[in-house]
Amino acid sequence: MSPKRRSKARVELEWVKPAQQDRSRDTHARIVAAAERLLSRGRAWSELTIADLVAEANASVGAFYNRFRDKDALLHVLQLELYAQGAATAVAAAELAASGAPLDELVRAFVAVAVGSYREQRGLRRALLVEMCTNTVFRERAIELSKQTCAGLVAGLAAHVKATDRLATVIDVAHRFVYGALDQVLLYDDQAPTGRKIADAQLTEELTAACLGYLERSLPLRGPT
Amino acid sequence: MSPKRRSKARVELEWVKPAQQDRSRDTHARIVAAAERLLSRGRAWSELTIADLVAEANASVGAFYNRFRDKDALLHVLQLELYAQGAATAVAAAELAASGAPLDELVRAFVAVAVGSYREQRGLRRALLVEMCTNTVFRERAIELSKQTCAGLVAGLAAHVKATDRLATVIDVAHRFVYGALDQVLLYDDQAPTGRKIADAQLTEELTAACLGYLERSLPLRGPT
DNA sequence: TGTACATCAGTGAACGCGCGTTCACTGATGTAC
DNA sequence: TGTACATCAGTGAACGCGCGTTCACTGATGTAC
Repeated sequence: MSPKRRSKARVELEWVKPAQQDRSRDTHARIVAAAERLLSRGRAWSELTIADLVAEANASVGAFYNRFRDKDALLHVLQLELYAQGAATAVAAAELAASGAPLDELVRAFVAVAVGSYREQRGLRRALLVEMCTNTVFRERAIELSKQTCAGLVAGLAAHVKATDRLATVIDVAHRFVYGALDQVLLYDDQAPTGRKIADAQLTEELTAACLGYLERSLPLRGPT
Repeated sequence: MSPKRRSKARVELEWVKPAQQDRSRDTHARIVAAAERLLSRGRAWSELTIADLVAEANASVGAFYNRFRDKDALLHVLQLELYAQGAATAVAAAELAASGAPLDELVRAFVAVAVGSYREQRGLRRALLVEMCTNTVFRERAIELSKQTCAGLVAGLAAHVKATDRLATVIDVAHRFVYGALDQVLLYDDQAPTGRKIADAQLTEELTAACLGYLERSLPLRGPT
């Protein structure tokens, strides 16, 4: 608990009122869960009204505003929660990368984590994607997480390349196209019946191959892949 | 003109009233140009009011509704215009691919076209990206264009591979990650001062390398790359 | 060339709907003595 | 254990603002004779 203390407190002061009773903690939790549920049904954030939300959460309009500063505050909270997990997995990925496993396993593990995390909370991810197009705060938080992830990867993979001068650029581009491809899947594969759907496992293999092929072509690697 | 006749007429009936005089054609053009200008300043479609729009276009609210069925109609028109160019370049790309140039040149040319087309009309592209998250019609139009592009690439590149059974999948994934990466650049690189900007030329090289590396790893190719 | 009339196009104030937010009130929980 | 009071939390009708859309009117262009 203590490592989170400071950021958690800031979140509360900025967007949510700290709860004093279990009752209100419960309301908070129900509203968060309701939002995730509604977003997962494919609705955009702007199409989600407070009235809908509190109906789904078995709460009232006033209860909502008692907990959250305004409508946006809730989406901020949702993003921060999602990204807290993301940051944790970024750290884990970096540690894995430093463990000395062969490169192809590392890349596969990293891509698998990315694909898996996109499988969860697709609705929220889509809503955030939209919001980032417009809102600087949401976008900058995403950029911050990307930076952390890339930095972890650079550190972890440094042992596998002979010259590290291009490593940061290559990781950056690879990161972009992996997450970009996932965004595309997020947007286009969901409701549209196009017959182009790719299973997660195959998508992971294909993106892993793309990353490895790109790395081989662009960097002087140590050892076989 | 005759090859476009039918679709143009459908567009007009559905979203715009056919103009009878030069005056109204002019108004139409001014409104379209104003929308592109405002979007290119980073504003989202939902943040763009009719009042703003007609002020920028030197027109009036009534003039707008005289030409366009409603606000959405304008965005439909903008997407259709953008995609008409896209479809044309898809055809051109397929022809180039069939011309027998070496694979790496083909891929580089294709990526360069994609990167270049994203350089133009970034505002409109971003607005459409948002809209696609929500609106099925916008999304399906995008999927249709992707399919055409992929089909052209498959046909054009078939001569370069020894076995074509996986070609469609590989092209599909490559297409996704190229355009996904471009979407990422579109979203994140623009206003955020992160120092991660990559010049178009380098981005083209990196994505070309990624595509070629992926193709080499995943397909039995003919000849050197 | 001129006149009358019809259609096309532009104008902008006014309308109205949707939805985020407020607020006066009721009820629940905690605390002091 | 009971009572009085303070604070926390929930309720939902009412408010009000923003913005898309309409509509009655004016002006411009085209056409018939």
